[in-house]
Amino acid sequence: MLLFNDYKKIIYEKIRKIYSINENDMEISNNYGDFTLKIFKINDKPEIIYKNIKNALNEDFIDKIELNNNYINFFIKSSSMVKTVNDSIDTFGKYPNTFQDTSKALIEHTSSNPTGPIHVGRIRNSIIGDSVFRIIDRYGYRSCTQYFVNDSGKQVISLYLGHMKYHKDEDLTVENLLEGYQKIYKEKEENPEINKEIELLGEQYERGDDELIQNIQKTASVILDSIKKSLKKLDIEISTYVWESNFILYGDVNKVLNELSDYLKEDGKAKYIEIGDKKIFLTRDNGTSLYFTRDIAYHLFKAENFDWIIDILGEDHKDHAKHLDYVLNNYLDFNAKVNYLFYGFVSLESGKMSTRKGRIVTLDDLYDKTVDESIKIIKEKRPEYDEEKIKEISNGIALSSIRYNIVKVNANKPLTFKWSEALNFEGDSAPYIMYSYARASSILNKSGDYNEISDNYNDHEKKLIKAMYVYPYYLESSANYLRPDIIANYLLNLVKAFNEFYLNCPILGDPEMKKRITLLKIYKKIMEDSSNLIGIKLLNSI
RNA sequence: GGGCUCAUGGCCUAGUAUGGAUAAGGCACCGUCCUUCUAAGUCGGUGAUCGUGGGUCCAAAUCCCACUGAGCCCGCCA
Repeated sequence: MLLFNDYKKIIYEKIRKIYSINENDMEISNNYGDFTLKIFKINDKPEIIYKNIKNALNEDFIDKIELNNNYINFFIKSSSMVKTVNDSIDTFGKYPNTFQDTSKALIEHTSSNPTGPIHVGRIRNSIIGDSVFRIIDRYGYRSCTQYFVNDSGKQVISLYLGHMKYHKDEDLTVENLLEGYQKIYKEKEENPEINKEIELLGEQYERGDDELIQNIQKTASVILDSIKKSLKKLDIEISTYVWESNFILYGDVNKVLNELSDYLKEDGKAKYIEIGDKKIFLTRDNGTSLYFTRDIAYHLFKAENFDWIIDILGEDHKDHAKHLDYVLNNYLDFNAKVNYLFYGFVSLESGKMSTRKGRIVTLDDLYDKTVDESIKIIKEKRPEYDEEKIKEISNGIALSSIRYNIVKVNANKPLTFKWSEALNFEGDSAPYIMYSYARASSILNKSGDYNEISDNYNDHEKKLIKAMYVYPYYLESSANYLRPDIIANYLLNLVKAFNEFYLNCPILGDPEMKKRITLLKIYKKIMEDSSNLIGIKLLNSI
């Protein structure tokens, strides 16, 4: 829960005492004052409503109230808004302050099969997931992230078998493993016997063959470590890793099967559950478990320790999640709140991404190219910077750009990855945001420290002040709707307001310097806070 | 075939949850501003019957129906 001086709420509560309105009738306004109330539905003449509302509100933070057709617009004193933000930062070190929620949230993201490098399609999962985590955490939940490592399906067994067949006596390297993995899928097409082998290994695995389990985990770990390394480049570190096989070995999967036994039907020896007109299989003919069953066990496990579970999933998992949710809530003792956040697929300009056809852009590729492009531009624009500084800035720009370009688009929209856009550092981009922060820092470096709030701000200052004051509303809706893109959008508008201020309001040596320095300090603080939510790395100079 | 999702200037995106005041940004294109704090910036201009057709409503990009196009799912894979 957010704690701040919420003028919108104060006004709303007062009006509600005289008119029946709901929260949606009042919103933040962009062109007509600070907050606006729609009065279409109020059964009274606008002039009368206006008069009554004006009389009911004699708050000293209100600058003026205007009637405009079927809207009443409220103007808040800029000095009150600055004071609200400034006091909060002075007292709590942040704006808004939060009330720590006692419930615990778990965000599961990425969880991609450890059978290959992470590519720009998968990265949408990690970037959205990590941002949601940061937002929920900032909002006041005790949060952590988790990666569900698949070490018990056919894919990982194939990875292991590929290595045993083709690179047995060689080092366990990512390259060797990938080569073996691709080879085995190719051979499968000509030689169906391979599937038998995989099936047998699967049975052996589920019986709890220690040596086999350790070997498979060892191969999976090699790939997993490389995934971790790639994610770290984007400042993404996942709190905990949970191995799928644990749910088989420690009996959780069997427990699930027992608890569901009343609802299970059999097809040969395989067991399934009917949901609607669909048969959802939980075990195979040979008795081994399926992903669906293990995921049920996993969710029961999550619910033991967390009150709020958030799964970040590709849209191809929609049906899986629907069925999972149905079983959890109808057939099992399950009390946690679960949100499934789906994201649309990322395609390339050349078409669908495909690992087998080699048509992917890996995160490492993307990162390296973005760093290179950035270095090129820095050398051109800032010839005075030394190598170390160039390195710091280009890494910051690469990580911020990649994250920003992905996170700014609403998750449920499909996304086409384009190099021209990924490497564009102008306009609606991460460097645009970083640049404005660097400008603010640069001035502060050259100035003294002042804390002055005025009763008189010009339009440019007012616009910036409002953009800063309004931060909690966006933080709140991004948390409520699990939408990091709302923060990306907010940030862009905040920066626009700052750029306008920067260009029109001289600071150093100006008679109005002190109050403007104060705005600058607040701006930096809110920038740091909000940028961090979506992983943009701000630097004092770029 | 059934189900889910998406469709907004040449291109990309916001706005759709909660219907309401001139549909907002960016890229590209044309023009403006560096003897003031970082021009990766600023300001102005060109460009949209919000996929199509119906419906509901005082009011529809937003809600409902149908259609078209794209993506995803419909496995004893994950």
